[in-house]
Amino acid sequence: MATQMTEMLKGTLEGIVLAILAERSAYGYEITASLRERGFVDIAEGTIYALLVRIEQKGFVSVERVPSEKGPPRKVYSLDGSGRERLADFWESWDFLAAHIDALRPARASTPGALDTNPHRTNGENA
Amino acid sequence: MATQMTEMLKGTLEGIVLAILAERSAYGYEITASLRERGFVDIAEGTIYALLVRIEQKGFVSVERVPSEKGPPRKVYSLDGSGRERLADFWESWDFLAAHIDALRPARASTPGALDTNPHRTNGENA
DNA sequence: TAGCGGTACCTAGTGCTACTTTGTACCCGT
DNA sequence: ACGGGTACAAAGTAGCACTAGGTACCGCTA
Repeated sequence: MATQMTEMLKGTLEGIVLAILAERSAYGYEITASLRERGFVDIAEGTIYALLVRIEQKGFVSVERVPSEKGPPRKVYSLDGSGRERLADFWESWDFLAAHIDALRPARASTPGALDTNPHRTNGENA
Repeated sequence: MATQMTEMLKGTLEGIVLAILAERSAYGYEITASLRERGFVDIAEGTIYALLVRIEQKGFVSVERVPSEKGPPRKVYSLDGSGRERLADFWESWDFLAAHIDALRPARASTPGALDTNPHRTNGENA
C-alpha cells in the first residue's frame, strides 16, 4: 500500500468500522466487503479481524454467533452504548484534525471557481 | 491527550510538519511553537524532535546549523525536492481518506441547506 | 553566587496499531 | 477429489506518538 495510508489509518480505522456498525450490525467478512465497496480497497482482511477482537475487548460492541449457510458460523457485531460514545468521540477528534489540517493547505483554492481561469491579472500595487 | 488524537496523528503528523516547512524553513523549537499557535496544543516536544530525525534520515529535508543568541545552536530544517514530493503524496492520501470518511458520516448535513427542512416530498416514480 | 526560568536540543523505553503470512473449517460445483 | 468462495483466527513485523527524563546556554533576581 501507499505507506502513507497505512500509517494514516492508524486510529481512524477503528472509527471507520464503528461508523459502519452504527448503520447496522455486521460480521467480519461482511465488514471487509463493505469497506471495499466504500473505496477502502486495500485494507487487509486480517486487519479487520484483529480490530474486531480489540473493540470487543474494549466493550464497544456485543457479539452474537449466528450459523451460516456457507462456512463457519458468523460473529455478528452490534454497536452498544459505549461504542456509540466512542464513535461520537471519533467524529469529534476527526473534525478537529480535519479542520486544523485543512488550515495548513497552501492558500490557493480556498474559494472555488476563482483561481485557475485567470490568465491576466489587474496587477495593481502588489508587494 | 484524548487517546483518539494520539493514534490519529500517526502518519499525519509528518505531513503536518512538512506542510509547515513548506511555508518556510524552521528549527525544532520554532516548529513546536508554530504547531501550538495553529491549535495543535497537545503535541509533545520530544515527538517533534524524533520526527525531525526521521524525516532527515529519509532525506525529506536538509539541515543547517545556525548559532542562536539564546541557548544552543539551532538546527534549521528546509524542505527539499523529495520532501515536496512526500508532501504532495500526503495531501493526496489525506484527500482520499477525508473524502471516504466523510462519506461514512450519518446522512444528515451532506448538502448544506437542502435536508432537514423537507417535511413533504414529491415522491414521484423513484427506483 | 546561587537559583530560576526560558531557549534549544536529544534519547531510551513503552504501548498501540496496521500489515503480512499462514492456518483452520465449512460448503458447493465440476 | 479438487479448487474456490465463505468465515474466522493468530503469530510475527514495523512504524509511530508519548512519557520521562537529561544536557547545555543564557539573563535575571534574591
